[in-house]
Amino acid sequence: MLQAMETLRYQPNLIARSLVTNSTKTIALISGTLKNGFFVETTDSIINLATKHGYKTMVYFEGEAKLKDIVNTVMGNKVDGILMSSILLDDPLFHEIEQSGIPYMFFNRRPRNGGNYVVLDNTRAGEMITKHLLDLGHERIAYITGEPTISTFLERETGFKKAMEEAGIEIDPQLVFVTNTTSAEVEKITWRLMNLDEPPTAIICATDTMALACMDTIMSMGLSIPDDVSLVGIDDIKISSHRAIQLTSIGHHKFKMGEIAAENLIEMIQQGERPKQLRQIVLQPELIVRKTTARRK
Amino acid sequence: MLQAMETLRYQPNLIARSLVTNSTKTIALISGTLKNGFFVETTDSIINLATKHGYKTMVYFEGEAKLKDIVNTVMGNKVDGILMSSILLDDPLFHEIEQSGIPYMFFNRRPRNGGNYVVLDNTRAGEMITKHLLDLGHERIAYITGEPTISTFLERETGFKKAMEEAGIEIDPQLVFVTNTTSAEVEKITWRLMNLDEPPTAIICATDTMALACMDTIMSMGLSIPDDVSLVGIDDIKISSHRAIQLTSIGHHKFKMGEIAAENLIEMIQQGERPKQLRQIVLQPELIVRKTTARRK
DNA sequence: CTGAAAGCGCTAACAT
DNA sequence: ATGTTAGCGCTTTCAG
Repeated sequence: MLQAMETLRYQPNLIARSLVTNSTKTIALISGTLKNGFFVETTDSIINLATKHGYKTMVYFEGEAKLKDIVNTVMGNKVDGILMSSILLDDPLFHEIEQSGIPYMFFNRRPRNGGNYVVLDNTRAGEMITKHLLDLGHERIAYITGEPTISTFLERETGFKKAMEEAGIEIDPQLVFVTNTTSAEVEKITWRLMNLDEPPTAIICATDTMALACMDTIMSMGLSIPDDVSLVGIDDIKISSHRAIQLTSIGHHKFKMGEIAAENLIEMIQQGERPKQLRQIVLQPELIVRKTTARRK
Repeated sequence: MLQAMETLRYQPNLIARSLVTNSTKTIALISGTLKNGFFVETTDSIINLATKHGYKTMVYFEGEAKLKDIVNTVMGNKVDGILMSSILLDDPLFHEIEQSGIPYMFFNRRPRNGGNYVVLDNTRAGEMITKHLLDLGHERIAYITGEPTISTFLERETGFKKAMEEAGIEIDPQLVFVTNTTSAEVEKITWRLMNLDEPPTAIICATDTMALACMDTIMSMGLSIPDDVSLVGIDDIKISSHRAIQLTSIGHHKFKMGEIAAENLIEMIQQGERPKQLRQIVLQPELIVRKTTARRK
């Protein structure tokens, strides 16, 4: 009988099994775009970890479809858990997800109140990276960020403002820009910034990926980093440590955020109970000084 | 009634629907690792295109589980189609996939005979990139590649050998290395290469990602590119064009391989018939000369 | 301990 | 047009 199954190459229909067991062995990953290297790293570690534990991963990237539709599909598909970076500070989706009873973990971004999540201590990251520049004598510091409806951006900027205020330095509103985080927009802003009568002596980009676009533009203009302007990012993605890039950045190091998110989710799934308490994990940032920052001339 | 459904937030159970319709609106993506920037770009475009067409994407990366197990799960899950880069030249999985009757497309890599695929003309790419170096006067050219059981690597190397032979230059076997494509191994090889009594004047890496690791190592050794050694890759991934990298490379440009693969697969799914003919698409490579190659001193 | 039957939540075919 | 029913391929329960 068992041999018969092998010779006939019997494959159980997992759809039918799911219908009765009410478990799909599938987790949904709703992630920011792979154009951002940070999400490349989380996606990679999440899928690998899920696979290792016998879970399939359904992947969605924000942008192509409406998030609400994605979440609905995900729920209709009876996934065992949800891993999601794409949540706003005040997002009606948060309550839908909570009420669904499906185990979930947010990562990188979080809702304003409550929820399970793993994030970087973004306020502290913003503060520390700014202090580094301040310590180097910079005062005219530009700040390029994304929408403040997203916790990551709001908190990093809060840290920036805090450090500036503590140093007693007024922020020039001409030097702070909210963008959609695309390279195209960062390039435009950088160009404008460096063409100012009085350009900044240092630039903070809210993510390493944005800093990379910024660097590209600065170099295209024939300017040099850090001689003409210092540049920093946040996240410390892989490519930032490349010898040809050497971007000063700040990130979490001992553990991978994607793995933490996936491990916690799988734990929640396997315990199977309604959560006794929220899982709110905040990773401490570590400054990595490389070659894109120098003392102000 | 319709309103009732809305107020009660009725979500149809897509699992149950799939069981009866025998269609899951899901495609499986079995991809090479995201550590390779090439697969970042294909994964991104594939998922986005699938989502746009109303398909969900189940993603697996090779390495974490045995490929055979992944393919079995995928089939048990009754996906509507399979997109796969992870196929060897002579791979028993190829026949299993063919016999399953599930529409599929291979991309980047292909089986030796038959199958639906979209690939770069890798032989030509290997040939062209080698000719570029030859034209610059290089003769002592190193070649770092991956396993030749994979079409991409076999064909690129074939192109390299062809160009060398046509130029009447003997390949020094001391200068060609097969690696597992990881940065760690490429670094080790590069170090050995540049410490040779007579180091190469140029290095070809079979992928841009490997070239990036190679560049990193060369720079760490205090050597300069292209003054001490010229360096090229193949794929022309995004980061290669960055002002701080400027890697000379070769790739396809007018279209994205991931999109072509996904579009063709979705077409096959929607036509619903047994394929009248194979889809074998080969993209023509285009050489992009940047700053990592120079005339031999 | 083995085998038959019920039922998961839908769709499609059929009858009203 | 509307409502009823069979059945998709499994797991689980219940009888034998």
